[in-house]
Amino acid sequence: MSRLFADDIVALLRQRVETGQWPANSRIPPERDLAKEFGVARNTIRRAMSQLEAEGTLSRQIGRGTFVAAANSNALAAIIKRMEGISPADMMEIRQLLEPAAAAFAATNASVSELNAVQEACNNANSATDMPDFEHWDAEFHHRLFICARNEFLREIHNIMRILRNQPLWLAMKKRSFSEERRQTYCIEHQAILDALLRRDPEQARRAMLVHLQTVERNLLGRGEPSQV
Amino acid sequence: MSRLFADDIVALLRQRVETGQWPANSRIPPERDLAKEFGVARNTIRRAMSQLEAEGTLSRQIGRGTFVAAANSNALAAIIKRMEGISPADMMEIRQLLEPAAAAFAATNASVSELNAVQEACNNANSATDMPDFEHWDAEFHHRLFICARNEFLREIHNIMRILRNQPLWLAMKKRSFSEERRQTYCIEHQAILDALLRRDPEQARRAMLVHLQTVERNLLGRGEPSQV
DNA sequence: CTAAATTGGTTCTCTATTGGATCACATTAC
DNA sequence: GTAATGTGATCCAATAGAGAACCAATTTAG
Repeated sequence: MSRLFADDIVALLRQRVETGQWPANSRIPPERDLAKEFGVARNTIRRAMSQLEAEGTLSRQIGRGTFVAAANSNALAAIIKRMEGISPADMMEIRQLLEPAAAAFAATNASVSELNAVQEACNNANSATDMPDFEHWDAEFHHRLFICARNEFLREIHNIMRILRNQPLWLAMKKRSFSEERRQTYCIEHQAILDALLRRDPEQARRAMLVHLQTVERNLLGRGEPSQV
Repeated sequence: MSRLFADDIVALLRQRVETGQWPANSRIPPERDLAKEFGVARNTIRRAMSQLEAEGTLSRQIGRGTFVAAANSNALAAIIKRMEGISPADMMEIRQLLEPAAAAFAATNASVSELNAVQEACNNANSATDMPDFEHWDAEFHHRLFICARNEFLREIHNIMRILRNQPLWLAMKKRSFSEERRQTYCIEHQAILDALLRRDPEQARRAMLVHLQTVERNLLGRGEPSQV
């Protein structure tokens, strides 16, 4: 087996916390004892613990010992980890809940300069020639629309979706489903959303966004119709 | 059989990343090992890896190894940190988007044992005598309902909301707005949601949940009606 | 109250592993 | 034949782990 023991130690220690073997707020054994127990150098234990301390799982105090932190930060770290494994289908389902609503909010809440930013992204996506360039302005279009919605929580949820969609698995999927014909469809649908925003029409914006997301889902997950190639 | 060239190696390595054989953030075998495995020279592996590194699929670190570039966990952690500062109004707005939909999903997707778990939480909330106890089973009721919805992403978003609602500011707010009369109202509304789930009626579940959340919002944010001091 | 023991914090050297860079040579494609 | 590409080898640079020594804060024994 390869080296990089510290990462293994991190996993082992985290497991003991998560299984309740080391309850919240309890003191865990001294670094020197753990080093002996795992058969590694104290340095390695320390590196592992530093990582767990950074992510909030442990808290260390000179002279006193190392303690299992309260559940909060622990849970957040676990959520992040679980989110990286979410299926595209699950995410598309939630996008179809949130983004039409975001579009409706945007129609009423957006400032003129925010709408201009959306328009700019839309135009850049229209004139993009290669796929990465289009990808970027497409993402930017949706992101700027979420900013228009003026709901911080909604915006941050979209930030999460944006990061997850940039993972290799997603990129491969998007690349597979991309075609010039589809790009043009997306541009037309973007324009319809933008028009509704500019007319300040929440219901139309919601509908246009839903239509767009259904197209994206069909193309991405291959539901409903046979695709080209 | 044809020889393997750098471009073939690129395709093979990319496939391993995209299929999840090499998960995000994991360390891949050393160049020397891969060279042996594919039966090519280390330089060939290196050329392939350089390409994957340039396109962002891999990240290499001298002395450590080569890693699958993944969703930036730091960025996700930063998002959650920003989320800690969002306003209750913003969150209630999104809850009213997500939870009615979750209730509708739950009506169709839940297993009987999952529904039993919801019922148990509902009963425990009904018979709770003090506020912390009710708080706990109220949260549990909503959480178990999200599990019924069978959408991982939705469930994790709710986990985040749950953690945020346990922060001191929120707790003070909930405490201020709590009364025995309101507790009873919540219990009746919970029961209505549960009944709709048991009848497998998505539309009724959606409506019942929306009614409940509007009550909660009115009580929590003091909208629409004057509240006690 | 004081001194000793405990425990985390820091720094050092040594060794093994691993990616980075370069070279001469062989093979293949045109 | 020439150019491009892969092979095999060598050396360099960065990093992690082992092991040890010492410091600083806290707790405990007396």
